[in-house]
Amino acid sequence: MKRVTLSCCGKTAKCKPEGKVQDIPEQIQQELDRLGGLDALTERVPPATELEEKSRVYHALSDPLRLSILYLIRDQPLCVCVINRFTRLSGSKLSYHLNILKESGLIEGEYHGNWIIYSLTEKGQTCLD
Amino acid sequence: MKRVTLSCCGKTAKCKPEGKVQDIPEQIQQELDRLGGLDALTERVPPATELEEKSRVYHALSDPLRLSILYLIRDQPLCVCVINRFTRLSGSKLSYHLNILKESGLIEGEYHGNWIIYSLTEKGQTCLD
DNA sequence: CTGCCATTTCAAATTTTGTTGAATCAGTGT
DNA sequence: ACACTGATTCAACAAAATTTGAAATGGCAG
Repeated sequence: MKRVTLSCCGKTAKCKPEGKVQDIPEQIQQELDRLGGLDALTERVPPATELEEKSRVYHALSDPLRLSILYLIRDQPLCVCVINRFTRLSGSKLSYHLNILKESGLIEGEYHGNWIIYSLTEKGQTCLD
Repeated sequence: MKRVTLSCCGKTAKCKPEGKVQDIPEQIQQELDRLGGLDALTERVPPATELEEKSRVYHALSDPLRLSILYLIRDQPLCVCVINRFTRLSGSKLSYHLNILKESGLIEGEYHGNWIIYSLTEKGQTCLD
């Protein structure tokens, strides 16, 4: 495959990266040009704050235990004690995971008498669809 | 709020958990009964293998860097060197993250001459919608 | 107020993830 | 075969997430 030497960021010398400049395949280069060149790559990617928010939610979802909690309370809000009839964890461990789900906006908890009853938020709902 | 003592798993004594049995709020108990009792909780939750698979994908998505790579190659497959024009990471670091995306089935890479060109899989596509 | 119960919070120990730089692998051209 | 280039792999290290058990909190009933 043919190779093409491309100066950094569409400019000539100034913003050269550390070390030597790598070549890129001609085929990619052409398509890249067609779509606006190297500079346009930035536009394909959402802003950092948005990526961070997204990744925080995905992180909350990235544990089988936490996923099972979400499914558990999907049909019916449940107090911690009932959730734990199913999961059989230590109290503090369960609390830790509930907190991660709460922080990421997927569930919310409300005191009812002595118990805290957790339910899915709208955001949490849509994540399970 | 009224409290109700519920034996474990709908049975009487046998499968009693460690320590003493906790009470649960009456309101929750009634709704729980209506939906099949404690035993039915299991049915609300997908099997472990499915949860693990899901969580593996979510884990891959749980990093802003990895998300930005996905967006970067959404419109056009790119070789590692071009991805790195954007991300400015060390080679091995980028490779590490690409591998996580590959392992979770979100992207795939193919040698073209000297370069490996990465593209979104169908699974990867749908994750960005 | 006192005691109790469900749940959370905290700090220390442990495990998992991510980073670094050197070494290696795979393809190309000589 | 050899040298060169793009990319991955490896092992050591650093950083972050999770687990654990003890102690604290908030609400309730007497």
